[in-house]
Amino acid sequence: MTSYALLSLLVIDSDSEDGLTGYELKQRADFTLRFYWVSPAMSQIYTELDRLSSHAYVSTDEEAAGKRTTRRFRITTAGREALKTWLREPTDDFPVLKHPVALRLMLGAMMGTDEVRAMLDRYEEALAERRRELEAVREMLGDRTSVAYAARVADWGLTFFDAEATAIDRTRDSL
Amino acid sequence: MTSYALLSLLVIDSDSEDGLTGYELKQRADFTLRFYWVSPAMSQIYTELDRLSSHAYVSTDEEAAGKRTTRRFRITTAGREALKTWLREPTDDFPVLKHPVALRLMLGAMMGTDEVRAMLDRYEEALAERRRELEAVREMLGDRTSVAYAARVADWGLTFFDAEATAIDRTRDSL
DNA sequence: CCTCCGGTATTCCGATTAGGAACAGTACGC
DNA sequence: GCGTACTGTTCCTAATCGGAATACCGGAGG
Repeated sequence: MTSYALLSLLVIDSDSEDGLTGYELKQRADFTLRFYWVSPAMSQIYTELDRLSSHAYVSTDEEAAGKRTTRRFRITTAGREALKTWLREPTDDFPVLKHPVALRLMLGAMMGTDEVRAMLDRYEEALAERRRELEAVREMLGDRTSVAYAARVADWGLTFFDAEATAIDRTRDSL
Repeated sequence: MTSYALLSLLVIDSDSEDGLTGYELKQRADFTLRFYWVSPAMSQIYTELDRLSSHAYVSTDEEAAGKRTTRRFRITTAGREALKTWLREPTDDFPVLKHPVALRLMLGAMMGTDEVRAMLDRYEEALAERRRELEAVREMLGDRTSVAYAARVADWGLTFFDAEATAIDRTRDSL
């Protein structure tokens, strides 16, 4: 699935000329993908790029700059087609949530109320920070129709963050 | 981290006499853990149990029933201590969300409005189904103080599901 | 001009996690 | 007895994580 996530980053970038390096791809992933998926490890990005390349879903431009040759990747027509097919096939994939705070909250009885409260406070802060980051992304997108779907995804993420804040409050009230 | 998730299942069960088999552990995980973490693969459960056993965090009872010997695992005092230490150490772990619907929504422009709508409808249904399942768990827990924290986690999950439903509606309205 | 340092770009490694298939015994209805 | 669903464990392969290692580039400052 991660390969499709990377393909989607490449397709979103595809109006630019040069394509992206693996490193840049990682940066894009850190910037947006992490909010609704995960930012893959460097190692995985390059692995996937090799795989995509072997399927001819991406093309590679070797660029010799001095002693170093860097590769820039661009999505191909075949890649675009593959992505479309993938989008079309109905899926029953359900979101996966790994929630360390919930995991620990489950054992709240082993912690004591104060520690639970402290944990919630810390999470609340981290959450607010993330929310600000996502909000910054959202504002960058504005209301341009070209990025309307990205904006919808960002809004979705904000809804999620707000729900988390609500859940924190409710939990705190119930202690 | 998964080993702590399993330990937590064992500690929750620890008022019962016999301990759990790997198989039963998998069932418990499928029943509740999956709502806020993931239900680990069978293979991983047994791997973790071996590891926990090597740390003496769990004890093993071999039980010969006919031709077959099954192992029942119980958390030890050392395991309980390890779990407490883990709970105490403040963590900056943030929830990880892998959201296939958001991933696809990002490429809504490649799908067309009808297909996006169809995707949202399917997700809405799947979501309602999960919500019912979690609600059943929540009702089982009731308001017994012994499971108050589990109930809080279940409530947290319900909040999340409701937020997802909200996000679906908002997205649909924006199309 | 040289050097240090932060950023760019890629590769490599080991560990963890995912996802099932395979295998084998058990319980129970018919 | 016989099929069949369930219980219990192991095995295998692939995907993913997480970061260290390597190396090159560019600019700031002495």
